[in-house]
Amino acid sequence: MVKVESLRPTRQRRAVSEVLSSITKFSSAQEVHALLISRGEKVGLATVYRTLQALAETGTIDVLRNDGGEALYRACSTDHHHHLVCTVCSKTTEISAPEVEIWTEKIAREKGYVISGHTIEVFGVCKNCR
Amino acid sequence: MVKVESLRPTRQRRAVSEVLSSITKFSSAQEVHALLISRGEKVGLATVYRTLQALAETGTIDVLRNDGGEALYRACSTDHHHHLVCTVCSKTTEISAPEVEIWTEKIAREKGYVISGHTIEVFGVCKNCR
DNA sequence: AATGAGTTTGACAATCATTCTCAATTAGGT
DNA sequence: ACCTAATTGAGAATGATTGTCAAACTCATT
Repeated sequence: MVKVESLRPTRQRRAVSEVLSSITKFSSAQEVHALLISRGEKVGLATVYRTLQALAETGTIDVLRNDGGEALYRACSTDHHHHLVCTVCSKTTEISAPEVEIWTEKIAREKGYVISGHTIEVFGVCKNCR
Repeated sequence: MVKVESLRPTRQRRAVSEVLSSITKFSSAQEVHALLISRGEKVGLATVYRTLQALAETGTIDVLRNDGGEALYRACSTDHHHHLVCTVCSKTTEISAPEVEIWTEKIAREKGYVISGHTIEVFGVCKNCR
């Protein structure tokens, strides 16, 4: 149902996907690139940026911004969810909550808005890092 | 209880505060600077950045990032709240919901996290823009 | 296996928001 | 008016991200 555009499965794109599925924390394009290099993969930085963006656009991976405004990416489940991120080790846990989705709808309607989306991220310290 | 550091009420800082209280949409440092200039105020861009950051740090104004990663600022009420932002005109309405705060606490506890904060922004189209 | 048209790549230049530098200016207390 | 620390601003510097474009690659087709 997705993947309308042609996206060729090149060596580079496969490499990026593999790295992404091997990490559970949100990582910047630069970090992903560094990881690829350290694994011996030859992939250009620009290509990593392009691939990450393309994957994010199709909804294959998730994006969020850190405090500095950098884009961070992570492979996630495809259904709607949000994130619980450890502020120490960046470990990320997916969370979902129908009640919150309902709340956003309700409040938007009350204020006269037609909702188009929302972002919810929860930050804290995970068990291991305490 | 706040304002530990000395923050002198200079002409520039006053000007920035005034502009902020005259707009209801989240604006970038560049936009705030442009507004100041158009009002005939002589304020350096670096100063606008510094002032905006300082105000954000003390919690006097709110910050969020747009899709491009730019920091956007807005004068808000001081109590805890979230935002309902119009994707067309950027008009922003403050919203709050104790039930959601409770939910974030609960889910974090369930997953073994000690919560430290969260971000919730809801996007949609406001009445006027429909 | 060779061909050809459209994709993709990568090295490097270009952008652009944001931060840094530091000498000159200013605020507040004495 | 004077002193000292805080503040400002013009321009340089930074750093993530994007643009450029010729060379390399994919895939469907001979």
